Amino acid sequence: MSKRLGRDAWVVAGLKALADSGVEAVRVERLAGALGVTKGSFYWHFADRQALLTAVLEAWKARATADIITQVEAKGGDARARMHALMTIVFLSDGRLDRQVRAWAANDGQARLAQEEIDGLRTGYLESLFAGLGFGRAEARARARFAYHALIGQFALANGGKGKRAAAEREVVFAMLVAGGS
Amino acid sequence: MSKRLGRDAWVVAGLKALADSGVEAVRVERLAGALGVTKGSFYWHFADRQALLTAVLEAWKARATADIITQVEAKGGDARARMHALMTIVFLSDGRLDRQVRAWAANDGQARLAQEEIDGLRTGYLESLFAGLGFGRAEARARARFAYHALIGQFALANGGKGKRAAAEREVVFAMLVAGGS
DNA sequence: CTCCTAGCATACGGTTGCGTATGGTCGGAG
DNA sequence: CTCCGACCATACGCAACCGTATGCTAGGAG
Repeated sequence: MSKRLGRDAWVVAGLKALADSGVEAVRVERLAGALGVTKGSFYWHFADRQALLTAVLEAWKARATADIITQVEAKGGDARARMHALMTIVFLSDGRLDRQVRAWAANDGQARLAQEEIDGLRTGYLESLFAGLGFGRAEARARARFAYHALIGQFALANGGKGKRAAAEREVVFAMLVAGGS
Repeated sequence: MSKRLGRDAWVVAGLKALADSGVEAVRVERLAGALGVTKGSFYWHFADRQALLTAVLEAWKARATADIITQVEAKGGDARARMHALMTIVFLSDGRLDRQVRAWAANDGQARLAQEEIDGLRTGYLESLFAGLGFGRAEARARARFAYHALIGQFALANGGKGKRAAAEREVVFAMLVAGGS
Protein backbone atom coordinates (compact mmCIF):
# COMPACT_ATOMS: atom_id res chain seq x y z
CA MET A 1 0.00 0.00 0.00
CA SER A 2 2.84 2.36 -0.64
CA LYS A 3 1.35 5.80 -0.86
CA ARG A 4 4.58 7.00 -2.42
CA LEU A 5 4.82 7.11 -6.14
CA GLY A 6 7.28 5.40 -8.39
CA ARG A 7 8.70 6.65 -11.64
CA ASP A 8 6.19 4.53 -13.49
CA ALA A 9 3.22 6.32 -12.02
CA TRP A 10 4.37 9.48 -13.75
CA VAL A 11 4.80 7.70 -17.04
CA VAL A 12 1.33 6.19 -16.80
CA ALA A 13 -0.16 9.56 -15.98
CA GLY A 14 1.75 11.01 -18.89
CA LEU A 15 0.37 8.40 -21.26
CA LYS A 16 -3.15 9.13 -20.10
CA ALA A 17 -2.73 12.87 -20.53
CA LEU A 18 -1.24 12.28 -23.94
CA ALA A 19 -4.08 10.05 -25.06
CA ASP A 20 -6.69 12.43 -23.68
CA SER A 21 -5.37 15.80 -24.71
CA GLY A 22 -2.09 15.59 -26.61
CA VAL A 23 1.51 16.35 -25.75
CA GLU A 24 0.78 19.90 -24.81
CA ALA A 25 -1.23 18.54 -21.91
CA VAL A 26 1.55 16.50 -20.42
CA ARG A 27 2.96 19.19 -18.17
CA VAL A 28 4.60 18.51 -14.89
CA GLU A 29 2.48 20.67 -12.63
CA ARG A 30 -0.70 19.43 -14.26
CA LEU A 31 0.24 15.78 -13.79
CA ALA A 32 1.31 16.52 -10.24
CA GLY A 33 -2.19 17.77 -9.55
CA ALA A 34 -3.73 14.68 -11.10
CA LEU A 35 -1.49 12.46 -9.00
CA GLY A 36 -2.17 14.40 -5.84
CA VAL A 37 1.42 15.48 -5.30
CA THR A 38 3.59 18.47 -6.20
CA LYS A 39 6.45 19.15 -8.55
CA GLY A 40 8.85 18.26 -5.81
CA SER A 41 8.02 14.65 -6.46
CA PHE A 42 8.49 14.94 -10.18
CA TYR A 43 11.94 16.43 -10.08
CA TRP A 44 13.02 13.67 -7.78
CA HIS A 45 12.23 11.04 -10.40
CA PHE A 46 13.06 12.99 -13.56
CA ALA A 47 15.71 15.45 -14.58
CA ASP A 48 13.26 17.60 -16.49
CA ARG A 49 10.09 17.50 -18.56
CA GLN A 50 11.97 16.26 -21.57
CA ALA A 51 12.99 13.14 -19.68
CA LEU A 52 9.36 12.37 -19.00
CA LEU A 53 8.41 12.86 -22.63
CA THR A 54 11.14 10.47 -23.67
CA ALA A 55 9.96 7.91 -21.15
CA VAL A 56 6.37 8.26 -22.34
CA LEU A 57 7.47 7.73 -25.90
CA GLU A 58 9.41 4.63 -24.93
CA ALA A 59 6.39 3.28 -23.10
CA TRP A 60 4.26 3.86 -26.17
CA LYS A 61 6.77 2.06 -28.37
CA ALA A 62 6.79 -0.92 -26.03
CA ARG A 63 3.02 -1.18 -26.17
CA ALA A 64 2.72 -0.47 -29.86
CA THR A 65 5.14 -3.15 -30.90
CA ALA A 66 3.88 -5.87 -28.64
CA ASP A 67 0.14 -5.53 -28.61
CA ILE A 68 -1.29 -5.92 -32.06
CA ILE A 69 1.10 -8.26 -33.76
CA THR A 70 1.29 -10.76 -30.93
CA GLN A 71 -2.46 -10.63 -30.59
CA VAL A 72 -2.82 -11.62 -34.22
CA GLU A 73 -0.12 -14.25 -34.16
CA ALA A 74 -1.82 -15.85 -31.17
CA LYS A 75 -4.89 -16.53 -33.24
CA GLY A 76 -2.86 -18.42 -35.79
CA GLY A 77 -4.30 -19.45 -39.12
CA ASP A 78 -2.95 -18.84 -42.59
CA ALA A 79 -1.88 -15.51 -43.97
CA ARG A 80 -5.34 -14.71 -45.21
CA ALA A 81 -6.97 -15.42 -41.85
CA ARG A 82 -4.32 -13.46 -40.03
CA MET A 83 -4.83 -10.47 -42.26
CA HIS A 84 -8.53 -10.60 -41.64
CA ALA A 85 -7.98 -10.84 -37.91
CA LEU A 86 -5.55 -7.97 -38.05
CA MET A 87 -7.99 -5.72 -39.82
CA THR A 88 -10.79 -6.53 -37.47
CA ILE A 89 -8.78 -6.03 -34.31
CA VAL A 90 -7.11 -2.92 -35.45
CA PHE A 91 -10.11 -1.18 -36.91
CA LEU A 92 -11.99 -1.71 -33.69
CA SER A 93 -9.36 -0.20 -31.43
CA ASP A 94 -9.73 3.50 -30.88
CA GLY A 95 -6.14 4.40 -31.60
CA ARG A 96 -6.19 7.53 -29.51
CA LEU A 97 -2.62 7.12 -28.37
CA ASP A 98 -1.44 6.38 -31.87
CA ARG A 99 -3.16 9.47 -33.15
CA GLN A 100 -1.70 11.71 -30.49
CA VAL A 101 1.79 10.39 -31.06
CA ARG A 102 1.34 11.12 -34.72
CA ALA A 103 0.12 14.63 -34.02
CA TRP A 104 3.10 15.04 -31.74
CA ALA A 105 5.44 13.75 -34.43
CA ALA A 106 4.25 16.43 -36.80
CA ASN A 107 6.41 18.94 -34.94
CA ASP A 108 8.93 16.98 -32.91
CA GLY A 109 11.88 15.02 -34.18
CA GLN A 110 12.01 12.62 -31.28
CA ALA A 111 8.40 11.60 -31.70
CA ARG A 112 8.84 11.35 -35.44
CA LEU A 113 11.67 8.88 -35.04
CA ALA A 114 9.61 6.72 -32.72
CA GLN A 115 6.68 6.84 -35.08
CA GLU A 116 8.76 5.87 -38.07
CA GLU A 117 10.24 2.99 -36.15
CA ILE A 118 6.82 1.62 -35.27
CA ASP A 119 5.48 2.24 -38.75
CA GLY A 120 8.37 0.28 -40.15
CA LEU A 121 7.71 -2.69 -37.92
CA ARG A 122 4.04 -2.77 -38.74
CA THR A 123 4.38 -2.37 -42.48
CA GLY A 124 7.04 -5.04 -42.39
CA TYR A 125 4.66 -7.43 -40.73
CA LEU A 126 1.91 -6.57 -43.19
CA GLU A 127 4.28 -7.12 -46.06
CA SER A 128 5.08 -10.59 -44.78
CA LEU A 129 1.38 -11.37 -44.68
CA PHE A 130 0.89 -10.27 -48.27
CA ALA A 131 3.92 -12.26 -49.29
CA GLY A 132 2.24 -15.22 -47.63
CA LEU A 133 -0.70 -14.66 -49.93
CA GLY A 134 1.50 -15.29 -52.90
CA PHE A 135 2.27 -11.75 -53.98
CA GLY A 136 5.70 -10.83 -55.25
CA ARG A 137 7.98 -8.68 -53.19
CA ALA A 138 7.19 -5.36 -54.86
CA GLU A 139 3.50 -6.05 -55.04
CA ALA A 140 3.40 -7.18 -51.42
CA ARG A 141 5.24 -4.08 -50.36
CA ALA A 142 2.90 -1.79 -52.25
CA ARG A 143 -0.18 -3.49 -50.85
CA ALA A 144 1.23 -3.47 -47.34
CA ARG A 145 2.00 0.21 -47.43
CA PHE A 146 -1.37 0.96 -48.93
CA ALA A 147 -3.19 -1.08 -46.31
CA TYR A 148 -1.24 0.60 -43.56
CA HIS A 149 -1.85 4.04 -44.96
CA ALA A 150 -5.53 3.26 -45.03
CA LEU A 151 -5.35 2.13 -41.44
CA ILE A 152 -3.65 5.31 -40.32
CA GLY A 153 -6.11 7.33 -42.32
CA GLN A 154 -8.95 5.57 -40.58
CA PHE A 155 -7.56 6.70 -37.25
CA ALA A 156 -6.77 10.16 -38.51
CA LEU A 157 -10.37 10.69 -39.49
CA ALA A 158 -11.67 9.41 -36.21
CA ASN A 159 -14.98 8.51 -37.69
CA GLY A 160 -14.84 5.26 -35.80
CA GLY A 161 -15.25 1.94 -37.56
CA LYS A 162 -17.86 0.55 -35.24
CA GLY A 163 -21.08 0.65 -37.27
CA LYS A 164 -22.59 -2.05 -39.44
CA ARG A 165 -21.81 -0.08 -42.54
CA ALA A 166 -18.21 0.29 -41.49
CA ALA A 167 -17.96 -3.47 -41.08
CA ALA A 168 -19.38 -3.99 -44.55
CA GLU A 169 -16.94 -1.48 -45.97
CA ARG A 170 -14.15 -3.33 -44.27
CA GLU A 171 -15.10 -6.47 -46.14
CA VAL A 172 -14.99 -4.62 -49.43
CA VAL A 173 -11.55 -3.35 -48.57
CA PHE A 174 -10.37 -6.78 -47.54
CA ALA A 175 -11.60 -8.28 -50.76
CA MET A 176 -9.81 -5.60 -52.71
CA LEU A 177 -6.56 -6.12 -50.86
CA VAL A 178 -6.36 -9.86 -51.24
CA ALA A 179 -7.75 -9.99 -54.77
CA GLY A 180 -5.21 -11.64 -57.02
CA GLY A 181 -3.55 -13.58 -54.25
CA SER A 182 -3.36 -17.32 -54.00
CA MET B 1 3.34 50.63 -51.38
CA SER B 2 1.42 50.69 -48.17
CA LYS B 3 3.83 49.68 -45.49
CA ARG B 4 0.85 49.18 -43.18
CA LEU B 5 -0.46 45.71 -42.84
CA GLY B 6 -3.93 44.44 -43.53
CA ARG B 7 -5.82 41.72 -41.72
CA ASP B 8 -4.83 39.30 -44.49
CA ALA B 9 -1.13 39.69 -43.85
CA TRP B 10 -1.66 38.21 -40.40
CA VAL B 11 -3.67 35.32 -41.77
CA VAL B 12 -0.99 34.56 -44.35
CA ALA B 13 1.71 34.67 -41.70
CA GLY B 14 -0.46 32.42 -39.56
CA LEU B 15 -0.81 29.90 -42.35
CA LYS B 16 2.92 29.86 -42.89
CA ALA B 17 3.64 29.37 -39.20
CA LEU B 18 1.04 26.63 -39.08
CA ALA B 19 2.47 24.81 -42.05
CA ASP B 20 6.02 25.15 -40.76
CA SER B 21 5.62 24.38 -37.09
CA GLY B 22 2.04 23.65 -36.12
CA VAL B 23 -0.65 25.55 -34.23
CA GLU B 24 1.50 26.00 -31.19
CA ALA B 25 3.74 28.18 -33.29
CA VAL B 26 1.07 30.59 -34.39
CA ARG B 27 1.39 33.00 -31.51
CA VAL B 28 0.75 36.68 -31.78
CA GLU B 29 4.05 38.02 -30.54
CA ARG B 30 5.96 35.58 -32.69
CA LEU B 31 4.07 36.53 -35.84
CA ALA B 32 4.47 40.17 -34.95
CA GLY B 33 8.20 39.70 -34.96
CA ALA B 34 8.08 37.92 -38.30
CA LEU B 35 6.01 40.74 -39.76
CA GLY B 36 8.22 43.40 -38.28
CA VAL B 37 5.56 44.97 -36.11
CA THR B 38 4.34 44.62 -32.54
CA LYS B 39 1.27 43.22 -30.82
CA GLY B 40 -0.34 46.63 -31.00
CA SER B 41 -0.95 45.96 -34.66
CA PHE B 42 -2.42 42.54 -34.07
CA TYR B 43 -5.00 43.60 -31.54
CA TRP B 44 -6.17 46.28 -33.90
CA HIS B 45 -7.13 43.70 -36.51
CA PHE B 46 -8.21 40.86 -34.24
CA ALA B 47 -10.07 40.58 -30.99
CA ASP B 48 -7.77 37.87 -29.67
CA ARG B 49 -5.63 34.95 -30.72
CA GLN B 50 -8.67 32.74 -31.13
CA ALA B 51 -9.99 35.06 -33.80
CA LEU B 52 -6.81 34.62 -35.78
CA LEU B 53 -6.96 30.86 -35.44
CA THR B 54 -10.50 30.88 -36.74
CA ALA B 55 -9.48 33.05 -39.67
CA VAL B 56 -6.56 30.77 -40.46
CA LEU B 57 -8.83 27.77 -40.42
CA GLU B 58 -11.27 29.48 -42.75
CA ALA B 59 -8.44 30.35 -45.10
CA TRP B 60 -7.34 26.73 -45.10
CA LYS B 61 -10.84 25.55 -45.86
CA ALA B 62 -11.10 27.96 -48.77
CA ARG B 63 -7.87 26.64 -50.26
CA ALA B 64 -8.56 23.02 -49.51
CA THR B 65 -11.91 22.95 -51.20
CA ALA B 66 -10.93 24.88 -54.27
CA ASP B 67 -7.51 23.65 -55.17
CA ILE B 68 -7.44 19.96 -55.81
CA ILE B 69 -10.89 19.25 -57.16
CA THR B 70 -10.94 22.13 -59.60
CA GLN B 71 -7.47 21.23 -60.72
CA VAL B 72 -8.62 17.75 -61.57
CA GLU B 73 -11.86 18.81 -63.19
CA ALA B 74 -9.92 21.19 -65.41
CA LYS B 75 -8.05 18.27 -66.93
CA GLY B 76 -11.29 16.60 -67.92
CA GLY B 77 -11.37 13.06 -69.20
CA ASP B 78 -13.49 10.17 -68.01
CA ALA B 79 -13.82 9.02 -64.42
CA ARG B 80 -10.87 6.69 -64.71
CA ALA B 81 -8.59 9.39 -66.11
CA ARG B 82 -9.73 11.84 -63.49
CA MET B 83 -9.03 9.41 -60.71
CA HIS B 84 -5.57 8.83 -62.05
CA ALA B 85 -4.97 12.58 -62.30
CA LEU B 86 -6.24 13.04 -58.79
CA MET B 87 -3.91 10.46 -57.36
CA THR B 88 -0.91 11.84 -59.17
CA ILE B 89 -1.55 15.44 -58.21
CA VAL B 90 -2.38 14.73 -54.66
CA PHE B 91 0.39 12.29 -53.92
CA LEU B 92 2.90 14.76 -55.21
CA SER B 93 1.76 17.67 -53.09
CA ASP B 94 3.50 17.88 -49.77
CA GLY B 95 0.37 18.29 -47.71
CA ARG B 96 2.10 20.06 -44.86
CA LEU B 97 -0.84 22.30 -44.15
CA ASP B 98 -3.24 19.39 -44.27
CA ARG B 99 -1.10 17.46 -41.86
CA GLN B 100 -0.82 20.32 -39.41
CA VAL B 101 -4.55 20.95 -39.47
CA ARG B 102 -5.06 17.31 -38.74
CA ALA B 103 -2.62 17.38 -35.87
CA TRP B 104 -4.40 20.44 -34.61
CA ALA B 105 -7.76 18.73 -34.92
CA ALA B 106 -6.59 15.96 -32.64
CA ASN B 107 -7.08 18.29 -29.70
CA ASP B 108 -9.34 21.10 -30.82
CA GLY B 109 -13.02 20.93 -31.64
CA GLN B 110 -12.99 23.85 -34.03
CA ALA B 111 -10.23 22.38 -36.15
CA ARG B 112 -11.88 18.97 -36.03
CA LEU B 113 -15.10 20.40 -37.46
CA ALA B 114 -13.24 22.08 -40.29
CA GLN B 115 -11.34 18.90 -41.02
CA GLU B 116 -14.46 16.79 -41.11
CA GLU B 117 -16.11 19.24 -43.44
CA ILE B 118 -13.24 19.08 -45.89
CA ASP B 119 -12.95 15.32 -45.56
CA GLY B 120 -16.63 15.00 -46.38
CA LEU B 121 -16.28 17.08 -49.51
CA ARG B 122 -13.29 15.15 -50.75
CA THR B 123 -14.66 11.69 -50.05
CA GLY B 124 -17.90 12.78 -51.72
CA TYR B 125 -16.00 13.72 -54.84
CA LEU B 126 -14.06 10.48 -54.80
CA GLU B 127 -17.27 8.54 -54.40
CA SER B 128 -18.70 10.19 -57.47
CA LEU B 129 -15.62 9.16 -59.41
CA PHE B 130 -15.98 5.55 -58.35
CA ALA B 131 -19.65 5.65 -59.20
CA GLY B 132 -18.58 6.86 -62.63
CA LEU B 133 -16.49 3.72 -62.93
CA GLY B 134 -19.63 1.66 -62.64
CA PHE B 135 -19.50 0.67 -58.99
CA GLY B 136 -22.67 0.51 -56.95
CA ARG B 137 -23.35 3.09 -54.31
CA ALA B 138 -22.12 1.07 -51.31
CA GLU B 139 -19.09 -0.26 -53.14
CA ALA B 140 -18.23 3.19 -54.45
CA ARG B 141 -18.53 4.62 -50.98
CA ALA B 142 -16.31 1.96 -49.47
CA ARG B 143 -13.66 2.38 -52.13
CA ALA B 144 -13.80 6.16 -51.86
CA ARG B 145 -13.33 6.12 -48.13
CA PHE B 146 -10.56 3.58 -48.43
CA ALA B 147 -8.75 5.57 -51.07
CA TYR B 148 -9.06 8.71 -49.01
CA HIS B 149 -7.85 7.00 -45.88
CA ALA B 150 -4.86 5.81 -47.78
CA LEU B 151 -4.23 9.30 -49.01
CA ILE B 152 -4.37 10.74 -45.53
CA GLY B 153 -2.15 7.96 -44.29
CA GLN B 154 0.37 8.78 -46.96
CA PHE B 155 0.57 12.32 -45.65
CA ALA B 156 0.57 11.18 -42.05
CA LEU B 157 3.63 9.07 -42.64
CA ALA B 158 5.43 11.81 -44.48
CA ASN B 159 7.64 9.39 -46.29
CA GLY B 160 7.07 11.41 -49.41
CA GLY B 161 5.78 9.85 -52.59
CA LYS B 162 8.37 11.29 -54.88
CA GLY B 163 10.64 8.38 -55.71
CA LYS B 164 10.42 5.95 -58.60
CA ARG B 165 9.37 3.15 -56.32
CA ALA B 166 6.59 5.28 -54.88
CA ALA B 167 5.31 5.95 -58.37
CA ALA B 168 5.30 2.24 -59.10
CA GLU B 169 3.46 1.54 -55.90
CA ARG B 170 0.94 4.16 -56.83
CA GLU B 171 0.18 2.25 -60.00
CA VAL B 172 -0.39 -0.93 -58.04
CA VAL B 173 -2.77 0.90 -55.78
CA PHE B 174 -4.59 2.45 -58.69
CA ALA B 175 -5.00 -0.91 -60.35
CA MET B 176 -6.37 -2.35 -57.13
CA LEU B 177 -8.84 0.46 -56.66
CA VAL B 178 -10.33 0.38 -60.14
CA ALA B 179 -10.25 -3.38 -60.51
CA GLY B 180 -13.77 -4.63 -61.14
CA GLY B 181 -14.99 -1.37 -62.58
CA SER B 182 -16.28 -0.87 -66.09
C1' DC C 1 14.19 4.15 20.07
C1' DT C 2 17.23 6.60 16.74
C1' DC C 3 18.77 7.89 12.57
C1' DC C 4 19.18 8.00 7.73
C1' DT C 5 17.43 8.73 3.32
C1' DA C 6 13.97 8.20 -0.38
C1' DG C 7 10.06 10.72 -1.40
C1' DC C 8 7.63 14.80 -1.11
C1' DA C 9 6.23 19.87 0.13
C1' DT C 10 7.05 24.86 -0.05
C1' DA C 11 8.81 28.81 -1.75
C1' DC C 12 11.21 31.36 -5.08
C1' DG C 13 13.03 33.43 -9.58
C1' DG C 14 12.73 33.45 -14.41
C1' DT C 15 10.49 33.05 -18.94
C1' DT C 16 6.84 33.21 -22.28
C1' DG C 17 2.74 34.57 -23.84
C1' DC C 18 -1.98 36.86 -23.53
C1' DG C 19 -4.71 40.88 -23.37
C1' DT C 20 -5.38 46.04 -22.17
C1' DA C 21 -4.48 50.92 -21.95
C1' DT C 22 -2.78 54.73 -23.82
C1' DG C 23 -0.18 57.59 -26.66
C1' DG C 24 2.25 58.41 -31.07
C1' DT C 25 2.33 58.82 -36.46
C1' DC C 26 1.22 59.01 -41.20
C1' DG C 27 -1.72 59.67 -45.15
C1' DG C 28 -5.66 61.27 -47.32
C1' DA C 29 -10.15 64.05 -47.30
C1' DG C 30 -11.65 68.63 -47.14
C1' DC D 1 -2.59 73.28 -44.09
C1' DT D 2 -5.36 70.81 -40.82
C1' DC D 3 -7.43 67.28 -38.79
C1' DC D 4 -9.22 62.73 -38.28
C1' DG D 5 -9.00 58.02 -38.13
C1' DA D 6 -6.57 53.84 -39.37
C1' DC D 7 -2.49 51.68 -37.89
C1' DC D 8 1.19 50.90 -34.80
C1' DA D 9 4.52 51.30 -30.53
C1' DT D 10 5.22 51.10 -25.59
C1' DA D 11 4.34 49.73 -21.23
C1' DC D 12 1.89 47.22 -17.92
C1' DG D 13 -0.62 43.45 -15.22
C1' DC D 14 -1.58 38.68 -15.11
C1' DA D 15 -1.33 33.68 -15.59
C1' DA D 16 0.87 29.26 -16.62
C1' DC D 17 5.01 26.67 -16.48
C1' DC D 18 9.73 25.46 -15.83
C1' DG D 19 13.49 24.42 -12.92
C1' DT D 20 16.09 25.06 -8.31
C1' DA D 21 16.82 25.32 -3.43
C1' DT D 22 15.79 23.85 0.81
C1' DG D 23 13.10 22.04 4.53
C1' DC D 24 9.82 18.39 6.27
C1' DT D 25 8.34 13.33 7.05
C1' DA D 26 7.67 8.60 7.17
C1' DG D 27 9.42 4.00 7.60
C1' DG D 28 12.94 0.57 7.64
C1' DA D 29 17.99 -0.71 9.33
C1' DG D 30 20.49 -1.22 13.27
